Amino acid sequence: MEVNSLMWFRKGLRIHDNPALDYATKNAKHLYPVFVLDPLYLNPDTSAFSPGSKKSALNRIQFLLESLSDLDSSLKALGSRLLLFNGDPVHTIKRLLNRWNIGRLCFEFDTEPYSLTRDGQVQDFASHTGIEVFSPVSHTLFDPREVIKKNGGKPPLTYQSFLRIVGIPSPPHANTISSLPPLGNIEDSEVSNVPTIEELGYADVKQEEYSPFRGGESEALKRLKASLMDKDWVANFEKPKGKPTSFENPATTVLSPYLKFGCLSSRLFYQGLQDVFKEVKKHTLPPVSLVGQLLWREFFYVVAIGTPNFDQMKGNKICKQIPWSGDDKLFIAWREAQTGYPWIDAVMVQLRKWGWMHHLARHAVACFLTRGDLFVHWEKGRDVFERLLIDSDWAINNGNWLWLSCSSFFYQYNRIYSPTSFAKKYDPSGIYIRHFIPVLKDMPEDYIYEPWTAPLEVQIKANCVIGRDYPKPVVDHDIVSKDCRRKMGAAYAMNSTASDVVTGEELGSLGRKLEKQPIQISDTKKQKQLKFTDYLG
DNA sequence: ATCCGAGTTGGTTTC
DNA sequence: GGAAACCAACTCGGA
Repeated sequence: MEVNSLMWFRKGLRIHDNPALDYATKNAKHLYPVFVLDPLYLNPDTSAFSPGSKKSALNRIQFLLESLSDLDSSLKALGSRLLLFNGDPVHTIKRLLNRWNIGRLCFEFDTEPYSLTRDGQVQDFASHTGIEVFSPVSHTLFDPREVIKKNGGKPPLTYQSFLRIVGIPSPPHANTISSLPPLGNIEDSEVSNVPTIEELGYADVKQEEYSPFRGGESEALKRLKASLMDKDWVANFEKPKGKPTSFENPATTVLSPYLKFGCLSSRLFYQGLQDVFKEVKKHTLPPVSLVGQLLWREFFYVVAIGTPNFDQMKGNKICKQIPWSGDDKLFIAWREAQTGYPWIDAVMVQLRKWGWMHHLARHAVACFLTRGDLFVHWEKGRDVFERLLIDSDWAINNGNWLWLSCSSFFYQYNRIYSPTSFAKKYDPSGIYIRHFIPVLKDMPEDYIYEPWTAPLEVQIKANCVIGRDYPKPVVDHDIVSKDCRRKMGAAYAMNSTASDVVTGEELGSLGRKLEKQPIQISDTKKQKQLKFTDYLG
């Protein structure tokens, strides 16, 4: 029996290890490979804080367009092409299913709330019309729903318990496609080519520096190959040992944006790592190894799909209720790389220019914004990352913000990254800072991490007067970090004594009280017995 | 219900 | 320069 198949690409922008595509080609009379260009994701939004659309800054849009071009080329090499349509995805797919008399619809299963809603609508429509729907799990190593089932209906909340539950992932599909079924009749007038950034309406946007990372499956496979080539490096990889200040040769694989869009199959990556491990005497293990990194990704996917309101504080059962302050000035200083702490600001500049920075650099700025210094709500930082990162991924981004803000998973709020000394140990002369904040390039080494401490004549000689050419620190780390510890202690105490859930009113009340003068806690050993009211002075 | 012990990556000082 | 010891000290999932 022969059918007309529609392969709906969203993530999974690849040919290799693509079970949805494989199935779409089986006994297909015609195959229509489709991607819908969603205006929400692509069209300019001038009210956003950075150039780009409502959903994404320009770097990730560019990455997506490159990925689409590459996919189109690969499909053409197999005798087909990518058919692009502008419009609302649900509406567009429904229309195409009718128009082309589609009997089989294939798309990769996607766990994000936005996607689940979108795909549910399409799926309902297809079922009612008698269209076969095939929606395999191929974005992740495991089916998150299966992991939750194995764990008794709840997601495991620690990495170790997660590891104990999951087994070995299934191997990637063998690459067997040598040619694709032909397209049917299409009305060319409506099909668009991959647009350029300019065609999308960004012609007048001036961006000084674009991300150095190019999108697409070809680039992903090249990068994977290059990473796996250095077997010694792969075998000895330990995430915490990498230098967050390395930018010309990043300390990690930078495969995350390719995994995010599915230009690279996580299963292929996993297999590649196993192959290297077989050839070496010993290798590092999760959580710090490269396999461990892939499993962190899985962990967050499982918890995210199994936790209602995962992406917010309110109504999120695994999230500590904390009275974050509403100081927008401090938040904007952080977002705009104007905190006056060169290391923090340099990371924020790299985020904006490259859409990527090292994991530990992300830690440093996330800690600084939330529990470490500014006490700003993690959701605000999450939104900035979500927009600017080329690898931003709903489950992983939210998971890490929960982590870093000590709202979930990690609770040692006394461990605060220093905005001055943390990066110094990796990059004492401040090469990273000088690159991303050129105004500081001539600041002497002794002052590069704390330029406000430089004597005025030194500042003048370096062509960088603090307060004029580069901001003074917006806060005093020594003072605010102590205050943050106190506030976190109070918030934790409230969370543990609250009978069921902390109400918004209780939280607001605590927040107002915490803004008052700090109390002295002289005998720290007594802290355990204290109730949150004891912190209020 | 209670308790154990593990937890991806802090800072500072010392050797 | 890197490792180890110390500081001050925690939480809570899972058994």
